[in-house]
Amino acid sequence: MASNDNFFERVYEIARQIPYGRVTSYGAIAKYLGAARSARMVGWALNGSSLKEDVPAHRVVNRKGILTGKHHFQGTNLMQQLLENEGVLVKDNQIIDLDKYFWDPMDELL
DNA sequence: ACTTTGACGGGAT
DNA sequence: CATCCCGCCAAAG
Repeated sequence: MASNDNFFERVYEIARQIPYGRVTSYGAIAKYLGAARSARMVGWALNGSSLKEDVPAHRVVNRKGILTGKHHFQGTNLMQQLLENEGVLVKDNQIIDLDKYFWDPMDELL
């Protein structure tokens, strides 16, 4: 409890709420957390998400829809595989039609 | 306590 | 959209 990482856990909490077949950006999560300028921190927090099964970090990409953190996954293209498995088309480490799959916590989660 | 880093974002070129 | 630069901020060394 006391040692619970408030910042990290917040990111995990949001990430867990990402619906299947949807993706969001670090900035969107950061903004929802009230730290819009700390989008990097979201990524960093997700860095520890590898230990959290309930945190689909593969659904979190940068604003361009590029799988920037794919290198942090076990496989070379595991992130892409997971996304494609959910119906998200990925081309050259970039999500196609990002706006179509984009899930904004500010709009959807409220 | 200081410096560097980093899964970003936005603006400028 | 490619590249460069800046800002912003917390964690790690």
